Amino acid sequence: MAALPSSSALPDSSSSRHHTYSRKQKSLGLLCSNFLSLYNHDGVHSIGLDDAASRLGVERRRIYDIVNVLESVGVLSRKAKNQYSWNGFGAIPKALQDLKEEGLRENCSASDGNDYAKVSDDEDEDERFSNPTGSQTSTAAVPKSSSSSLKADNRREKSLALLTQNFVKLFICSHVNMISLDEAAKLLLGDGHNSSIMRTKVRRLYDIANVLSSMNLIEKTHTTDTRKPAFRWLGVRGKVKNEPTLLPESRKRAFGTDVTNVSYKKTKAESSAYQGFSHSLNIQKLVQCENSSQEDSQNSQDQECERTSKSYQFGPFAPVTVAKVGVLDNNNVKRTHDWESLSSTFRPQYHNQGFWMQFL
DNA sequence: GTTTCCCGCCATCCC
DNA sequence: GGGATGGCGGGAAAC
Repeated sequence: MAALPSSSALPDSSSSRHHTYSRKQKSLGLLCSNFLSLYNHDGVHSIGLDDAASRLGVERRRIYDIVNVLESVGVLSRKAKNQYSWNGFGAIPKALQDLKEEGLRENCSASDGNDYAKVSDDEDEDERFSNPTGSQTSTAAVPKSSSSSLKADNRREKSLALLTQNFVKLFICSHVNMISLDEAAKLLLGDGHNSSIMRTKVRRLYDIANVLSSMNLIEKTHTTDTRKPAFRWLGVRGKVKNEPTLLPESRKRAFGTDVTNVSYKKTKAESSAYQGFSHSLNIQKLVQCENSSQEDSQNSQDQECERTSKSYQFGPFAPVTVAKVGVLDNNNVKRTHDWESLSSTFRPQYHNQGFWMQFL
């Protein structure tokens, strides 16, 4: 879809709608992968949303989703309307470190054990947006007081960016290594939320998980016992040493991309079982990576290296400028991510190995 | 039947 | 006022 504005921008809307339509090819994860491969070059400093949308052949709305998540982990930073600065993967460790510190700080203030998850996402009270209580004001330094600012706060509290950060904090601020989205939603929301709110939150978490998965900061997996789908944190420490509960997910897919997923069966029973653990304890239980704890980000590098470079393949939104697979000019290639070996990790799920191999 | 998550409406923000 | 931003949830593909 050579960056064609309209038509290409709606790859599916009409064209693919018929027979060949496949949601897998339009996943946020795949789109994110393409986005990254498109901009993760040396010469790239700023990114225009319109440009990205047209080059990737998607509507702007999708770009916002990706950009919000990427910004949350430091890869991008907003420069101006429609413009973002490309910080690269090298900015991730620092961003994670900041998040960790912030999360720990927040935790301290709150009784640690239990929901540190609610770190700043106290949106739980959500629904009552009009709620004047500043309690839920996110950590973000947002003014508050005026009704408009309250609205803004509320909006921000529910933003994909903040949710992403809180989701990440769930992992880096604790020993939790693996968690299901249901659990994550519960932790982030707190109890007592109706199913509707929960469902919405989980939907957003899926979006986030897809993007983070495509960056290999997390990976989809599931527990052996319940087989309930869950996400495992890879980002910082990469390989988890002991993962008793994990099933060797051979065909892990970077979520979103495609491969839509794993094939485990999910049964109600299972899910309920998994959900059994609630906040406090669960957290601890889920934990797999215990130890190694603190050090964190720094190590990321090594582990990341371990990750295999997998294949890559553009979906419907193959970046127009990016040459077909394997043809990227070497310089971009060059430092896929300063974020050390994230490069190797980065973007596995597609099928052409060649593409990623060249980065190694 | 359930899970996953794309899609685009539309509220809100911002210039 | 209008374009930019992004929350939200319907609904369909995937499982």
